[in-house]
Amino acid sequence: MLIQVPEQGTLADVATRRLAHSIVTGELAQGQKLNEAELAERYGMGRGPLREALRHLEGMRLVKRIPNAGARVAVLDRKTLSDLYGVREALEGMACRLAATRMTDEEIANLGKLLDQHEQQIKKEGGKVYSQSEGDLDFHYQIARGSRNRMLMDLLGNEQYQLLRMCRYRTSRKAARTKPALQQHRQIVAALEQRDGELAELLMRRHIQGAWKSISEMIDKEEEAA
Amino acid sequence: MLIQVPEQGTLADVATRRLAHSIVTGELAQGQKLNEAELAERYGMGRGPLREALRHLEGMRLVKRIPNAGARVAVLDRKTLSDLYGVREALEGMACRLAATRMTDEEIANLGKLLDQHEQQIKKEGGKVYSQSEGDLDFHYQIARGSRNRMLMDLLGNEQYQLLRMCRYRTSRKAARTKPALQQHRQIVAALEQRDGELAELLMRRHIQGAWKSISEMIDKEEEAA
DNA sequence: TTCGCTCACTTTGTCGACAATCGGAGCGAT
DNA sequence: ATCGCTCCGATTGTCGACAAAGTGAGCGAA
Repeated sequence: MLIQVPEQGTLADVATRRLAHSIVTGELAQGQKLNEAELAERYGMGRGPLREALRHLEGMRLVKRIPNAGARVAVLDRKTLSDLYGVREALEGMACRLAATRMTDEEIANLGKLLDQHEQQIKKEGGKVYSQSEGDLDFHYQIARGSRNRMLMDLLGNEQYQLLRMCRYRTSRKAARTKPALQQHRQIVAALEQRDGELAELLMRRHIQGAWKSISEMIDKEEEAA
Repeated sequence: MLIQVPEQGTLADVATRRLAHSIVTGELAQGQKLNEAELAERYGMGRGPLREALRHLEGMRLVKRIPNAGARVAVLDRKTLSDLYGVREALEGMACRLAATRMTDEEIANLGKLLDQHEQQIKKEGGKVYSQSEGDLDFHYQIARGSRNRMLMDLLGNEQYQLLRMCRYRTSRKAARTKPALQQHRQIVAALEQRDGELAELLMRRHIQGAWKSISEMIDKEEEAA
């Protein structure tokens, strides 16, 4: 169930996707320097498209650029992640509130089915947290879509989404917070079904706070070990 | 009191700033096609840096790119602006809540002084709404900084800020909503002084809702006229 | 030995030219 | 007359080479 990169569009777009994937999966380590010539060679393209891709990734906050000194992979330190989860709480809370009044009955029903699939996966393979993360993000993305606010969708879907996946890859090895998360997702869907926007927002905010708490503790342990 | 563009950094950065300025001020009309060769000529640079600038501006949502069909200036239609103000309400509300507990006394005092200056300007030159807008945005930006959340600052400062200025240039000709806005700003500062985050958030959200209502009505009138 | 300077190499920034693609004008057929 | 096809101009996408800036090693002097 690997994500099929369509390999379509301009070379700059291809490079953007491939680089984003490499960064998110940790293939390129945090803070690592990105050599333009080397990457262009590896992807079989000139430096022009690659530079455009780096600009794009800079906008996504996946890389940090310093004039005349090249680009480096972004580092997700504790503060950055804390900020990210704070903003996410506000934005996803808002998305949830809007989705409660704007999603169609069918969309909400599909959300429930998504969670069913999700539950099946958990039962079948308790350890495979990876696909859970993807499914989880799908859930959140569907709600963002339900908000009918394009800016919100872009923000949550294209930008924060990648940072979040990057974070997940770093932390998801240990944290199997799947069961309480699934439970919370169910509650959120229930609130959506009742068209209770305030409750849905509240639940989503708690859900994200819980996720942050879990990740925060994990970072503490990692720092202790180091 | 024009913003001094430092003309520093790479040519791509220069192009980004100049293009952003031209778009925000309406020098480049909404939806207008951006010809790479022509712009490169005008700015005295090659197409490479210019293309990088366009990528950057695409990330800022100031231009929309279509593969093999070039870039066009973004169009701020009613729905887009509505979405923007919705997101702004959530983000600036959050910034205000955080700022209430995180800003120093000195920063809050400076905010008050900023409003004093602002008031002076209104009394002196009732019509000069332009500088008001800049001052207003400064006010909001200072609060974003006070949140101590870098992601929030970037979001509000670098991205939405530009879209907002673009909107202001289109609408600020008529709408002199300076007096109630100033009053609301004062209330917000008062809440910050009392370190009342909840109240500060509430007031900021109302303030932005009010701004949207005002702008929304203006759009209605424009559409009626057309 | 250590500090500072110089010089060469690496890497980024920029440009001009070539290839690929798109949009539109003009022509012909139904 | 209208629709569709073809070809041409214009514009975007891409590449390779050159210029400029930064980086680090090596040498020399205190």
